Order: sequence, then structure tokens, then C-alpha cells
Amino acid sequence: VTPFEPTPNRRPTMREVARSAGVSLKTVSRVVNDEPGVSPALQGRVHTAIAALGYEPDARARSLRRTGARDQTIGLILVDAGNPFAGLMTRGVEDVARKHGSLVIAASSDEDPERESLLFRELVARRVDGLVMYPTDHAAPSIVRGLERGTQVVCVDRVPDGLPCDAVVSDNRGGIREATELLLSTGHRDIGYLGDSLHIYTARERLAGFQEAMARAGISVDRDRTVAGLRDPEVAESAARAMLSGPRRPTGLIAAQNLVTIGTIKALHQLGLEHEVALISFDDVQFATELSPAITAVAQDPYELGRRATVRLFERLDGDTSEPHLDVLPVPLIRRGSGEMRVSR
Amino acid sequence: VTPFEPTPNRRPTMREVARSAGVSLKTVSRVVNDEPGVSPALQGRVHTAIAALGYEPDARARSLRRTGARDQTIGLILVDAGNPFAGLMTRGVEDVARKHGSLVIAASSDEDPERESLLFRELVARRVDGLVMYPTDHAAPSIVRGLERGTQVVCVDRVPDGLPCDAVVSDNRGGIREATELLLSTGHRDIGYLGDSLHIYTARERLAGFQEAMARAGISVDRDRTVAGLRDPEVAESAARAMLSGPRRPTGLIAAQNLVTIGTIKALHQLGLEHEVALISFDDVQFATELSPAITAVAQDPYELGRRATVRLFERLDGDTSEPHLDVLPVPLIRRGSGEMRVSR
DNA sequence: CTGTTAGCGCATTCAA
DNA sequence: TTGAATGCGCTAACAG
Repeated sequence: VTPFEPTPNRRPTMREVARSAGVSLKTVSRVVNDEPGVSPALQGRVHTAIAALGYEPDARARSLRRTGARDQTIGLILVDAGNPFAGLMTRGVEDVARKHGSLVIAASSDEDPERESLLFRELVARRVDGLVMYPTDHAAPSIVRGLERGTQVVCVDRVPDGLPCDAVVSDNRGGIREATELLLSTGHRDIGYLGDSLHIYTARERLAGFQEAMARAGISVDRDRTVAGLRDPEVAESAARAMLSGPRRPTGLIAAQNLVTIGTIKALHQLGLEHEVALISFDDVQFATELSPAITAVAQDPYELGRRATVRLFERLDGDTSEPHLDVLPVPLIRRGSGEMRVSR
Repeated sequence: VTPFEPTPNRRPTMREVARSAGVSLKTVSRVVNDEPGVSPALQGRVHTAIAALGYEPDARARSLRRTGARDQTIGLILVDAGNPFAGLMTRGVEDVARKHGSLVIAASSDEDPERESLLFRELVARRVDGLVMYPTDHAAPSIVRGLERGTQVVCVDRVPDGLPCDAVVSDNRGGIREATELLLSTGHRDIGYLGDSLHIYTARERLAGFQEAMARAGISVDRDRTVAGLRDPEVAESAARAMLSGPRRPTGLIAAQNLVTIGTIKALHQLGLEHEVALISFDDVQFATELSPAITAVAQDPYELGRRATVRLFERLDGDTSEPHLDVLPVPLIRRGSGEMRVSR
């Protein structure tokens, strides 16, 4: 013991409460955990001591001793917690976790598989009860190792190829197909597609939906009408501008993601083409209604994605051992104007 | 021991690794913690055993034993993690925490002081190293108790009255004052103010900024020109519509918050007044540039708020015992059109 | 270089 | 109804 170095931030322990109340350790434990069989008199003394010392139980020690019991903490690995989409998803996760008395450790992988794998291990080290993951497309190995060791994982939004775990995703393919069909139904034949990097599961699904719809309509798609790999609004904006400034301007556009839509709208406004060229967005955007024209969008529900994934996770934690299940959420097409414009000549 | 009930999710322990590698517990500990003084031969055997068993250290046991050492986890209590503002703040917090090797447990109080207090205690129970709080206006008691017991707390965005802890906030008062002065400088005298609930610190500060600017200009503000308590876009929209439909229509508006701005813009567009009535928003909004007119805004930087608060928190954790400090971030006024419109007659 | 002993704060088991 | 002993998984403090 070093008498001149007051142990910093030393919190009172159960033992000290016991001494202060003149009872045994176990009696305090009983009171703290609302176990029956403590006389009202002792209960009172213990509560007084707890209040006087400002005792707070140590969840770490508790969960260490209670082997097999829950830790009341789940992990959430996102690509970017700062993204509004992720924020709503987080809220869905948190709300379900709360119902189960759990808190959420959230962290961002920034689309970096190594960082994702590191986070995975850190969360396993903390012995979280389970994990909800918005995975990168290279998440498979980490997850497999985790699953082998009994760490439950549910994926959201993206589903890594051939991974034996539950997943909850939007109907990316169907949503874009429906959007494309709307454009086709109003006479559009020359449709431009602006999408995210094809390394990403959702981006591949969406592009596939577009190609399916076009193929069904018997329309061949030119290579230069399909741009992928647009990661931020600036890049999307210049890609859209290039497409719109080219010799044969498309009469309709599909922006297959949030940030791509923002860039595309900017390009349309800059060129004064917002009332000439039809636009449908995957992901709803703020002010979709206030813009002119209002933006027709295929709307995902990130809150619901997070909510369902977490419901699933707790089902697994409660002993569900059924086959991995893929839950596909429908994505409604909201018609507001920009997607219903006819071909202008 | 119950032979027919296989302990579920049982992870290998250090002891088992030691047995498997034929070394002592401590040697495994040394290898796991990269402590010097283990022969390469034993290191190799230990690593092999670790890989074979899929051993992952238990952070709970570790932090329990290492008294005084960091837990590598900080808590973040937000009002609503689903809010985009909060999402960016979270990212700022996470990025700093990461630099210090820490993860973040994030939770939402939903503006409910009781829930906030509960979360506070749950996080203390988990022995987080410290807490960043976006507090409700009733957070003071919880925080005081926490501080007394040595739990470091830094507040962001709002600062509860007379609380002895660090805080990082935007210059709410100055920002609105500057906005008001811009309207005044272009001839506006009849300015409407739409704001959030005055239970909230930032709302009070902003209203004060408005009143200060008006008072300095020697203009008295009618009661019906100042609306507070607007908590969501719908309520804000109808409040704005009422103000704009009244007998004496204001020539300029200040929307003192994100969601209020959204409602106000909707009202202006519905009434076709967006080019008649000037508008300045506190908080920047998506598509501020694409709307017509583009929205002049006083822009907060939520990421920077979170970042600075967390930097401060770790300074405290590293032993800084200076007086509590209030860090006020400037908020630039971005002129885009809607705020520079002259009075229309 | 390696191992043994103790104990972090608590819940579990069993005894009184 | 109460309490003493034991150990969760690990690291600290000491030996060898």
C-alpha cells in the first residue's frame, strides 16, 4: 500500500458496504440483486450503507462470475456511424436492445476489412452477447470464426456471399426493377444508371435489378449509360454532368444511392435539366418534397432494418437454432414527380 | 457439473491454453500481452495453442484485475442517436476514442431525465472510463453524483446550469445574433422567430441572441412574432403557416433549429412565399443549395463538437485537474440567398 | 527466462 | 434468514 498515493477513483465495493452495514458480503449481494430472504431490518441497513457510500455494483465482476448469463451488451459494427442511414439503423438496434435490458457498443469499420476484423475481436474480447453487423464485403472470415466460437451475428443491409448467418436486407433488386419499370412505362428507352461501387453487395443487387428490367423490356443498355463506383456526391455530380452533357442525353436517370442522388440532383440543377430529365432515387432524401420537381424515390427503412436484425439476434441468443434466414424488406416506390416525367424531345 | 448440459458458448481460457501449450498460466499471459522475457520457443508453442483453441482474451477479467487501469470504453449518452446531428457527433467521439484505443457505448435518453439517469448508472456500473453527454436539461443531479464518485463527464452541445464539468457548445447566441443582424441590415424590421422548446439550453441561448440583436437595433419584438416549443417539422410547419397567414406578415424569418427549418421551408413553399419572405436557418440542411432560394444558414459542426468533447475527456482521464472549461465553437453564417432577400412590399 | 501465489469484485454453493 | 468458503479469468507481486 502506498500511503501517499490515494488510489484514484476508487469506488466502494460490496465488501465495504457489508462492513459499513455490519452484515456479510452475501447479504449485500442479496439486497443488491433483489433476492428474497433478507429481513426488512437488514435490508434497510444495507440500503442506507449503499446510499452513504455511493456504491454502484460492478457489472464486470458480476458478468465474470455469472458464467453463462448474459452480459447485457451487444456490439454493432457499422461502416460509418456518422451516416444518417446508419444513425437510424442504430436507433432501431438500440430500441430492441433496450427492451432486452442491453446496451450497444457501436463502432465504424469505414469499409476497411482489417479494421472490421479488429473491431470484431475487440467486441468478442468484451464478451458482448452478440453482434449486429453492417458488413464490408470482406467480412466473411471474421464472422465465420466468430460463429464457430459461438458468437451470434446478424448482418444488416448487406449479405456477404455464402455466409451462414442471419441477415436482414432491403429488396434492392426489386426496388430498382420497379423504378426502372416506371421509367419504361412512361416511354423512356434511354435510361442512365448511376450507382455505387460494385464491390458492395447492395450496389451489385441494384445494378442487377436495373439490368433485369431492361432485359425484360428487350432494351440493350450501352456501357456508357451505366456508371458505377460513385462513392460521394462530388464524384456522382461530375459523372452525372458528363452523362448529361454527352452527345445523346438520356431521358431518364436512376440514382442508385443516397449520396449519388444528391450529386445527380446538383448536376441536373446546374444544367437546368431538372424538368427535362426524369429521375428516380434509391433511398429517400430530405426535402424530396420541397425540390422542384419533387423527387420520386424508392425508400428504404433503415430503422426497421436495424430493428429486425436485433430482434433476430435476441431470438438466436434465446436459443433459436434454426437455419440461417434471409429477411428481405420490401421498398415502396414513392411517386412525387421527378420519376413520372415523360420523354421530352 | 451437469454432464448432459454442454456449457453453451464456452470459450477457452488462458488456463486451457497453458495446459495445451505445456506452459504456465503466466507465460501465456506474457505472450498475450506482449510482455518481454519469453523465449521464442515458448512463444511459438503458446501462439500455436492460441490459434488451435481459438482463444480470445477476456477483457472483463483483465480490466477487473488491472485496478486503476483504463477500461478502454467510454460512454456516450445522447438525446437521440437516430438524429443526423447526433450521428455526426458520435463519429467525432468515436474517432477520438479510437485514437486512445477505446470503444464507445452509445445510448439515447429521448429527452427523458429518468432514462438519462438510468443510463448514467448503467454506464457507471460497466465502469466506463468516462462519459460524453448530450444532456437533457435535468441532467445535473446525475452528473454531480457521478463526478463526486470520480466519473469524468464532458457535456456537448448543451450545458446544464451551474454544473461543474467541462462542456463544448456552439455559439448559439452569437450565431443567431449575427443572423438577425443580417436581416436587420437589409431593412427587415418585422422579423418572426421560430424556435425549439425553451426547456432546452440551446433554445434559450438562441432566443436570447435574437432578442439581443433586436434590442440593440431598438426594435421591440411582438409576442406573436416569437414562437417557441416547436419540437418537430409538422408543428413548426403549422406555426410558420399561421405566422405567415396572419394579418401583418413578417418580412423575414429565423428558424432556430434543424427540424424547425424543414417545417418552415415547407410552409413557405406551400404558401408560395419562398421568394417573398427572407429566411435564415440555424443548422445547415441537406439540399440547402438546391432549394430555390438556396438557404442561408448558421452552420454548426456536430462532428467537431463530439471530437473536442472527447479530446477534453481524455485530457481529464490523463490527469488534468484544472477548472471546468466551457469551449464555445464559432458558427459561420453561410449566405446563399434566402437570408439576403430585401423587404418586399 | 519461467512459474507460483494471491486477489480484483462479485455470485454461487453449501453450511449454519 | 444469514454467512463462510470457493472460484469466474485474468494480472500483480513475488519468487526461483
